[in-house]
Amino acid sequence: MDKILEGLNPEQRRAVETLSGPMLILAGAGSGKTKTLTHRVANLIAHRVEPWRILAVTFTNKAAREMKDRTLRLLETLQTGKVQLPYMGTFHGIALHILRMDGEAVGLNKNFIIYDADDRRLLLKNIIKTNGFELSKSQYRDVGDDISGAKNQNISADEYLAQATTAYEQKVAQIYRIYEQERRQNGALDFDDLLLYWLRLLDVEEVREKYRRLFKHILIDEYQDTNKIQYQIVRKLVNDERNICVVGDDWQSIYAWRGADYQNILNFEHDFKGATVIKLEQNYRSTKPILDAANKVIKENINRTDKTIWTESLNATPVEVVRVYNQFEEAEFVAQTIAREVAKGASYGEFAILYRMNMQSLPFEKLFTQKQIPYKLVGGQRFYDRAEVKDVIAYLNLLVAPQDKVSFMRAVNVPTRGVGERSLEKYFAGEQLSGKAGQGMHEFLELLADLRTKIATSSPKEIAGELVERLHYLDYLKTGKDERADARVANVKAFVEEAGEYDNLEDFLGSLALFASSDESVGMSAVTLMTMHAAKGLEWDEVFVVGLNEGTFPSKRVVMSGNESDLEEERRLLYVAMTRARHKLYITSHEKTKGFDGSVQRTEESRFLRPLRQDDDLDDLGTQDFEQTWTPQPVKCSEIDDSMSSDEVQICYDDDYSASSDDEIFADWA
DNA sequence: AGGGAATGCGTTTTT
DNA sequence: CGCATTCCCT
Repeated sequence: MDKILEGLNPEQRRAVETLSGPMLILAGAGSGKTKTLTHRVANLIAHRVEPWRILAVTFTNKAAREMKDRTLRLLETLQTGKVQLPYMGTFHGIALHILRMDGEAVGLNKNFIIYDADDRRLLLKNIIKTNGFELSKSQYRDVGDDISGAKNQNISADEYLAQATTAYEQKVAQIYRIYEQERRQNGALDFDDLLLYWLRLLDVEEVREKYRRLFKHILIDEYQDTNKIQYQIVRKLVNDERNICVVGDDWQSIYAWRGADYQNILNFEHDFKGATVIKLEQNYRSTKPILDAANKVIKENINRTDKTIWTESLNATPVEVVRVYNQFEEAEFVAQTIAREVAKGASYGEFAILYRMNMQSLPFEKLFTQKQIPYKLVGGQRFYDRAEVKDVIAYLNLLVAPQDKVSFMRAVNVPTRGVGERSLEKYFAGEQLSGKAGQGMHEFLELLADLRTKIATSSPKEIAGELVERLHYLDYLKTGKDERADARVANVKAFVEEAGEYDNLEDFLGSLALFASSDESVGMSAVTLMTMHAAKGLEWDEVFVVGLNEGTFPSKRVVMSGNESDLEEERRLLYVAMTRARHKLYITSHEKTKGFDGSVQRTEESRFLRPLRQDDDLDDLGTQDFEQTWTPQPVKCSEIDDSMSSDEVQICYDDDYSASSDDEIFADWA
């Protein structure tokens, strides 16, 4: 018992000791949230709550894994014998599990497959094409997100149509309806459906009562990121004992664009009267300069709760705000700073570079490769999204869900079987195929039918292996003139190996779809490159937050729309990024950005940095000589600001420029 | 049907 | 630049 409370501060301790009734934990950045949660779970188990009666929900697989690991470790120090973990996972993962068990109550086939964003896009594309919807490029791009947005608010196609005002919205409503119809026919659920069907399942009384009886304690992490559906699920799941504990921080709400509503956390006390409210405000992660700077940034937001995040870690180096010439220099600055620290004994794994958009990783990747700085890129394309892997997945999907048209279209002509677009149309129209196409289709169907008989008796690895074998898929990949053929072959082999981790095909496919690119991990010590969104919940000794330019961060869309709440969300994102740093934080921006077309554009420093600068400094920095370039050695920073109230922020810029043309400056990385 | 060249366009963030 | 889509030729 003592061990469970060991090393906790009074607030954390109260959160761990108070086990019954609703509880709201407002946990500031770095305030020991995960520690508190894991200790609370351990305490519940110590109080004889059976682990399987505890439901713990997180937002990312990574967070779920961490909570599992840490809870497991803690439990192992407390008890002997086999340790059993609570029911832990992401909303989507838990939904999948529950729907596989009880989905039939809402008309789901047991063998449903899951569409990822890519599958959804293909189906939509097909619908738009065959039904002749006319959409502009940008509309075409937005349809998927708009439908997803509607689903996340529990708005059906009919309801969407009823409230549609523009011609575009009416089209979306129609596409939405057809999409739902075909998706159902294909035996698939998309990400949003996992939540929607879970909610519907909880409308079935017997099922709802079953789960309300089962889960005696519910814990929800990152509650500020719950959307409407998730909120409704939680409301339905909580039983009369009201043992619901939610943890979150409205300052770190960064998923409104995905339907998250941080009002959910602000309304908690209203929704669950008499809730115990605990505020964790002591930060154990970052130094004072970092926290002060982050606080200065977030204070600009009007729409937020008030709180005081503080730390005992006082003496430390100031935050550096650095303005350089262009993206290449920005990378150069980061690379040199890291190299210098590594020379002093730091390891690469202690550094992270955080940016707004995945695309911004490019200059860093190029330079790091050149300078042989080990790095791991997190995000962007997932392993399972590589074309060669997706093709194999399409086949496996077809074994489980023969009626899925999306996978069918994807797989039928890989490798080339003479079944092109025309033949496919004929086939779907029920016509007989002749010649090469007929032969090819026959082989294809034969193979599927044959492998399907083996699902019950063979492991996923055996099935995937046999599939690849019989397709002569690896040979097919090698015959192309693709210089990446070797990598593709390796990917397919790795994929087959991966299947060995599962003992049933449905589970394997389900987990593939829910796997995020940010879940891929690299063991070695390397600099981490990722988006600020992906960085939530993580921490490093030294963090570089890069690309603090108007139009990049805040993003172009937000700047153009001028939407105040979107702007505040971006500012919260910067707050999240800054508070990832333990000892040292660098924030960089660049004067000029090179576009795709080769044009070089002047970029203003992000408005978010204003509170970090003295008022009159802006002019100084805005009027530097842009025809000068940064000389890569040494990094020279001059402190402009010696009149600040504290020494938490050091404004740096480089005044060691030498003349050079834009072409030369960009030549290295273009 | 399918390869290859030409074109054109891109900028959020993710379970 | 790099990718995705389209067009044109075999």
